[in-house]
Amino acid sequence: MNFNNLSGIVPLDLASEILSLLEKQKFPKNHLLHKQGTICNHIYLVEKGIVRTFFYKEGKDITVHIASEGELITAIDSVISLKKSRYTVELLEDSEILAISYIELQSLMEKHPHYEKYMRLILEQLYTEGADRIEEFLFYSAKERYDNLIKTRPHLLNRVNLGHIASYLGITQETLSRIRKHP
Amino acid sequence: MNFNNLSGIVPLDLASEILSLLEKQKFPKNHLLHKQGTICNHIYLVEKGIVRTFFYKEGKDITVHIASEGELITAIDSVISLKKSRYTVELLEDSEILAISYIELQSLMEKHPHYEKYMRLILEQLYTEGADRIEEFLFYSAKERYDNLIKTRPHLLNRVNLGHIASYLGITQETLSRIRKHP
DNA sequence: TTTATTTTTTGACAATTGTCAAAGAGTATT
DNA sequence: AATACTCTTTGACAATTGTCAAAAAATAAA
Repeated sequence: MNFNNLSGIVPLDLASEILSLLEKQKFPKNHLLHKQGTICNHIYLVEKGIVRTFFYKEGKDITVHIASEGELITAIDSVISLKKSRYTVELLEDSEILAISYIELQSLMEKHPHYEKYMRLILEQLYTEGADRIEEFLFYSAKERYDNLIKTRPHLLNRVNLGHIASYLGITQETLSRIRKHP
Repeated sequence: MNFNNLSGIVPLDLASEILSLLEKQKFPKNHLLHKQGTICNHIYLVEKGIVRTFFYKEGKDITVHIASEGELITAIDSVISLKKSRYTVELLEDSEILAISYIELQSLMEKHPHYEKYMRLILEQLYTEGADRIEEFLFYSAKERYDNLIKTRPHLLNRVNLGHIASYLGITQETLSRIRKHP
């Protein structure tokens, strides 16, 4: 979901109240916001730049999620369960990031229950997006998934290595290269 | 997520307050709780039986989700967006179903904001489950996905046609048959 | 039980995708 | 510009998965 549309969900006065709690941080390309094997309790909002989540499997890394301007990213396997994460969160460009401790966010919701609703609306959106991605794997071939990505998130192509895009689509870099050759 | 564990999330007094709003309905096998092309604003909690969501693609039907006792199911592409759904929701056994209008649930949360928190917790769980399923497609082969299903939801095997399980795993029935032959 | 219907398996073959090694192209560094 | 380094493409081949048709097995209906 895109938080440039946050105003479409959270009333601006509330949104700014949350945002004022956060401090914007800048990090260089390749910086790791979170490392695998540790517990992650932060959610990151990308203000500028691109961030990916990845996972090592048999030496190779597989990109699980990619977030650009206005989007959220975190080690989802840890932030809710508070278990050690298998994911690493890495910057693909010099980026400006807003970090939110989910624990603090939960306290905030405890104090001001009217925030709960907006968190619910955000989770509804995220859940819907997840369902769409599952659908992609069920219904579409590698080529169709790539074509869909071009349509829905064309800006990623110029900014993210094809190897990362390939694993994000569930295919190898070589296969993606061949898909791109035969349009 | 399993609503037999609902008590682990929603305090029992609140949960029963919600549940008392609902009336349990029984339907025979093959009954459709929801038909594609219409708007779905209900969420179904399976008390007894098995329910699947499926989608037609080029004549074949692809199972998107399967819910058994204690689990939730709905046409997720419609219930939040209120767009016409591409999914049909079908009973695979004679079942007992609790139906909740999501619109009514939203009014309930409007009136009693303390419900918001529990809805958020439910959505957190559902979102995490969705993320796990995406991971399955990124990291695991068809055989590994099948082995995982046997481990995590063994009861589905005796109760759901292998054709439905195959499409749920993103493969054809023939491939699943061969996978099962070579353990 | 017998017949009909549905579900599952199997075979032969095709299409897709993966693997490994190497070449080519693009960027950054000296 | 020359070198090193990273990213992308290509080729040859293997493995996985899909397609279509038919048989076998299981289940439901008469």
